[in-house]
Amino acid sequence: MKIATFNINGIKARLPRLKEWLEETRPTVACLQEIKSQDDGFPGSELEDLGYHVLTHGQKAFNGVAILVDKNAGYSAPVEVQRGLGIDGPKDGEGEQARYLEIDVAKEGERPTRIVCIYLPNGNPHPGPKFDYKLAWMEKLRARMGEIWSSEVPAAVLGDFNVIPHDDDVWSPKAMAKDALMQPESRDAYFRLLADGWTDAVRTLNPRGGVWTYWDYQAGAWQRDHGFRIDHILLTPELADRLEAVGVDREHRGREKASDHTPVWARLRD
DNA sequence: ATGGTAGACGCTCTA
Repeated sequence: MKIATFNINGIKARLPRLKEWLEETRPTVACLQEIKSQDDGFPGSELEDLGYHVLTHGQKAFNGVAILVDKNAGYSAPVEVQRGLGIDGPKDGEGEQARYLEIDVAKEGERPTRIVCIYLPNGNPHPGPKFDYKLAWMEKLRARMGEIWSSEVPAAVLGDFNVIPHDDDVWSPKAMAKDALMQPESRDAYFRLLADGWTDAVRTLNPRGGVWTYWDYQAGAWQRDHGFRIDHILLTPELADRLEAVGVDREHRGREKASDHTPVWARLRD
């Protein structure tokens, strides 16, 4: 089973790139973030035609997550477990933002795997209400991940965490020092998840860092390789034991009309 | 201190 996460930065602008990535790399499960679309505006049928079950949790203009599951690999339609974490956005009265989708996937008659797709708040500028929202969201996430852990279902949490865990996960810690993505409070909240027992799949197989998953559109960041790692895959022990390989589809960042993130994937022994 | 780019939307916000 190959699980993947990809912040596509807008489905309307990215559909051709997304389709070619699915066809070329064929993930079993793909967690998408920043679809920037409402559910009824999402081109689900185009992805169904590629052989994927499609489940979306969208909103107008911003945020939004979706999960794709490969029908051709024999998987049944995903069963939704939870949509949203139950936390309002930082502005008064705006309600909850679309950042969390949790499902079970399984082949017919087999034991399910829990898949959680997240788009964690960016948190800039720091300090401020958006940063406070980020930390509150991470606390809610930790509580929910604790419940999943306790239920002992094999689980993976994938997505754009908007956290640079270590100084070797960024091209220049100095240049990014004031950014919400690498504040000590952001990192500590992330490390608490690992202390709870979750395995950072990419880090485990690349312990010395130097792996980027995001390059800003601005200031020639891609051309200068000024990137960092914020898209993560966290695994419960059973899935961590089955971890075979991880990868970043870096080449896709250099294509025409690319997202500013690259896909990240992990292959688990069946 | 600023600007650099991209996406969705609608005369601006988010990243």
